[in-house]
Amino acid sequence: PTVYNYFHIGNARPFIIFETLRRYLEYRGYKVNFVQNFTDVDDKMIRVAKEEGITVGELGERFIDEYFKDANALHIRPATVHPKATEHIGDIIALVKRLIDGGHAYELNGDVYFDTQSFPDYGKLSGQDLSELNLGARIDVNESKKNPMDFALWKAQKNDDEIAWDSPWGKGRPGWHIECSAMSMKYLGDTLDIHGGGQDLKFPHHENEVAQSEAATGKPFANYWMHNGYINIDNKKMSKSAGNFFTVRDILKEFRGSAVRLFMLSAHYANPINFSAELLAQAESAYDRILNCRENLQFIIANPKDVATNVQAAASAVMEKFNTAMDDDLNTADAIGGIFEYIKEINTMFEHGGRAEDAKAALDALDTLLDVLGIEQEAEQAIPREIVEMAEKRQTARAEKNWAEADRLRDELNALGYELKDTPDGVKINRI
RNA sequence: GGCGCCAUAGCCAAGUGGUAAGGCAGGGGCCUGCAAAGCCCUUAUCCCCAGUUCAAAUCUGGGUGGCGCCUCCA
Repeated sequence: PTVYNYFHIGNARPFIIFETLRRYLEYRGYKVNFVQNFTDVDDKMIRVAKEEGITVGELGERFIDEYFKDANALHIRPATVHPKATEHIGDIIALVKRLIDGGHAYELNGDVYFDTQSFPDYGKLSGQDLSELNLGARIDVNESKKNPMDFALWKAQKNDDEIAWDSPWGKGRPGWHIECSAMSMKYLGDTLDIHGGGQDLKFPHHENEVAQSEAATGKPFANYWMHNGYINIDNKKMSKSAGNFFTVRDILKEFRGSAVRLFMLSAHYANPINFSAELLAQAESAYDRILNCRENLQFIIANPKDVATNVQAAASAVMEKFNTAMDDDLNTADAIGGIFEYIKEINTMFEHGGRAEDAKAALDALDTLLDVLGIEQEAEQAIPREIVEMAEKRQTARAEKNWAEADRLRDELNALGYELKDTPDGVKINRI
């Protein structure tokens, strides 16, 4: 993340997807070294800090904090390492120097550029043919560079009050692409197993990372690339610059974190998905179905009956289906489909109750898989004693067939935020 | 201009050669004092055309429609 603002739901997609990948790999017994870096100095950081009248450092600190708050609400666990660009200036300078010494970069008035001509494979990741690119499509070409495709590794300080570090090329700051190469190679070695990121970064950002890193080390930079699709609003890419974005902070005021995750993971990570309140509402309903199943199982654990069930077969079937789907390029949508099939099976199996140990086994299997997806029951609070007492009074009224009084109490509990469900084995009380 | 992605039921979405998972919404039923939850039944031939094949949503070609990237946007 570039930490100059709250992150939006489009930014959240890779966070959730790659964190889910990490969870899955760990669940399958891998030890994962997961690195997610913060870009805490760049043009936008500098601009926003100036607008707010604070330093770039203060801005970064603030939104790194905010990042972790929202991430936590989405059940995104911290990575193994969260390096910050500003804390790795030395590593970045060393890498730039190495590229200059190797003949892959050159200095120009305090700036340092990567020499794309020196790296014949430039374009291999994104399938671009350099001669066919529409140069200057978005940004004016700097005419003094050796080649228009050359990109900045180090940017000279423009004004005295602009944040800068000393370097062999004078005061300046790192370019965006080189930060990522320097930090990922520092914590993951010359060749990473998997590199994730948004499709919009494939060219030029990931392409440049490959060029810088491979030019420096002569080794492959990443064995696998995973590019997530965008989140669209009305079929148009969500972006801060376009202004058509929703922050996670705002979305979480209305929707639960697990529902947001369910929404994200219900489609394959590489496909574009649309975002709308209606679609999140659908995910909320689906999430409720999961919670109802859990709740029913918990009720059976507390109120068991000697009814035979075949949990073992269902549990191993769903585990196998889940793993197969996830092994196939992280097909979370198919995996979730399997979970819902399991839920139906369990619901049917326990329709008339069951043994506590069976319900426990069924619940454990479900929770194991939900945990891999980061779909967790949001924190639950105990039902207050007076609420339980009111529910008991209602049960008495029901036993006396005093339906008016029973319904009155139910309405009252409803108004207090509690929902009742009558079953042959007792009443369930839930917060709404 | 170059590179790439997408098109499956009212909505969302898996499935990439053997005759369409799952979720949401809707309709009917069972259960319930009434509800809620749950269960059962019910709603598609996969954008169009042509081709390959015993067999195609799935492969090939051609269309149509939509989206993205082409120097710091996940």
